[in-house]
Amino acid sequence: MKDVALLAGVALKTVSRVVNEEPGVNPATAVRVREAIERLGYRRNEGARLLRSGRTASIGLVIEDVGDPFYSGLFRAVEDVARRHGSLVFAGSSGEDPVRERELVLAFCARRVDGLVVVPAGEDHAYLGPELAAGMGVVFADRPAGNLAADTVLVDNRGGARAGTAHLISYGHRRIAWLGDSPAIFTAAERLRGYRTALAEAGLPYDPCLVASGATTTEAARAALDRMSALADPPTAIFTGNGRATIAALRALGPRRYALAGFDDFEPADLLGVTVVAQDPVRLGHTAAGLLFARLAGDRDAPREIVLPTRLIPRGSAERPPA
Amino acid sequence: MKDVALLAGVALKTVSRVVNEEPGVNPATAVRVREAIERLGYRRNEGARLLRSGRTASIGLVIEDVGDPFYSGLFRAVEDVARRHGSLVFAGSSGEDPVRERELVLAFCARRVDGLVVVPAGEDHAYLGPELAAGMGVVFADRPAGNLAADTVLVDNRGGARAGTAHLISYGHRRIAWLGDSPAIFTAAERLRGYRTALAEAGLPYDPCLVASGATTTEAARAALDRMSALADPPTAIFTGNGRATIAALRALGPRRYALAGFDDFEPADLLGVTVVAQDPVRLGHTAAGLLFARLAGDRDAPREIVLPTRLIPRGSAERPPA
DNA sequence: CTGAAAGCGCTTACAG
DNA sequence: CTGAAAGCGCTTACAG
Repeated sequence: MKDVALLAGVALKTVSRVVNEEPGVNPATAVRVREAIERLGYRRNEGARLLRSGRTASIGLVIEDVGDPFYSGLFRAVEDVARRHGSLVFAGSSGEDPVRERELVLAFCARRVDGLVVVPAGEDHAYLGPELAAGMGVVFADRPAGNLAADTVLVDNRGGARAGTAHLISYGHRRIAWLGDSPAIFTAAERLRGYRTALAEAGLPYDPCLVASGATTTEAARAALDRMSALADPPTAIFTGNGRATIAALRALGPRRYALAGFDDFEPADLLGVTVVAQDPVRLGHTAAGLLFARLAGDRDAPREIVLPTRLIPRGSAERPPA
Repeated sequence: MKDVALLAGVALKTVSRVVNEEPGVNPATAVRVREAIERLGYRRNEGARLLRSGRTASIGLVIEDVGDPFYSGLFRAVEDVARRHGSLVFAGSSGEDPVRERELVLAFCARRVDGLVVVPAGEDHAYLGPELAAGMGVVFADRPAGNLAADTVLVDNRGGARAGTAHLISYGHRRIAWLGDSPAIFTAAERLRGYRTALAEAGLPYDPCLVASGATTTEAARAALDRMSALADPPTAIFTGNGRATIAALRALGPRRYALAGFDDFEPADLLGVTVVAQDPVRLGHTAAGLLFARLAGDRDAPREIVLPTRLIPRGSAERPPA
């Protein structure tokens, strides 16, 4: 900017005015400045500008994996909202590691992002206290924060899993296997709870032999299904706790003809005729980002918790009686 | 930092030294400073720091859609490389819009990112000239840049499509339909070229009636297949130009029993038994980011162009003679 | 309509 | 081992 001022023969402040399209600049002067800008290929340094103004017009997004279809859908929605507010998005993957989550969050804070949308991997978020106090917006998505009062957007995991399990029960299944993530993960624990609720409501016993937590790979799913098939009273249906578990189960099923319903919709689930309990990552992202920008716009209400509904989509894999 | 210095009763510079873990600070002083930092919840402002040092330890990534599985895989790979180099990633979606691409790129430049990985939507990248001259690293991925000499990582689209089409031909197909994106998109044009090459090499005529460009939605695919089925000499096989076209074609096929092979692998393609020509988005991202950080480390060689191979994965949908 | 001075939060280069 | 001064590239607040 100094160089531009020199070349145009004006003061720094005048260049600043032209760049910011502030009124009250002689048109002829403005033209001279713009020519100099063009000639020098000058681009304003946003970092320097924002050092004064306080805001960085950027937000940080921490998700489990930017490459995962569910979270990348969420990202897309956050991006859209951010863009509408003139904000850029730093995004990073925690990989379900609390240490990495903290690193990322603090790196974003050090860049002085205006706000943060976080899918928490860890349980402890007290370290965000100073940021919150300093006016940074923080919204947790998909899972609640550990020990920090902040806006949160969740999905009705329990209700969805309950509905999916009840759906299988309504077709006459009494032995329903559960394949899903470790209950150390909030959403998995909630869904397992929904599964148990549906069983209880139907007067069915909860049988730990039918529960495979951590069975989200093909190998693990196969092992679990092999074990369960060998039971005296094997399952006739499966409820899978997330998209990865569903695909793993489908791969592992082989010739077994169990009914199946799964949590999470995925792109060609319709082609596979898989019945799912769908959650909406785009709506999740929209809602979380909406909350964040409302805070940044000055909303000072108490922290909110929003719970989004799920939707059962019957496609054939679940709608059959026990073989 | 000023507040910390005040509270600890030292000069600004001493706080700076402690924060940067520079040697030569009295341990007792350091402890006092660290206490003040803790008490105040102080976090160094990276933006201010980098204003002096020049580097921002961040890069920008422009892809077509952060929510698309192919590009989000690329993102994940770029993130991993960036992380290894201590860099954060701004990411944004161009939505195949050259104007939006330019906006994003310039917004990243204004934030003074150290480098850029761009999947170009537009044809003109001369506007990046000043940045390149100023030492910013720029790598184009998936598609070549318009009119700027910069590192580029591509996929062997032509060779892949040629191999996929030849695969269908090897099973006796002579009438092979093409469903894909508009040839205005570089990768689509290249793949169409590969399809034509395979036909020519087999002595088969190129029939425009069998080519549906823009057929990447279920409706468009259905319309195209309806039209082609009604031909006097209908196709017996389909080659789809990308993942979306493959899924659209599968949805549109209905009772028609065409052989099918498609460009792009997708998550449960194995469950659907779909034969694909797979490209590797993770490798694409790794390679592009690797090139970028090599530049940032001082590599001054002439711009490179790297072309990555594809891999044909037979899964059943293509391996059958004409009905 | 235009500009000189001070300052955003930090580091660099130098002095003690 | 510690600090006062200048400056990174910009804006704010004020004066002319």
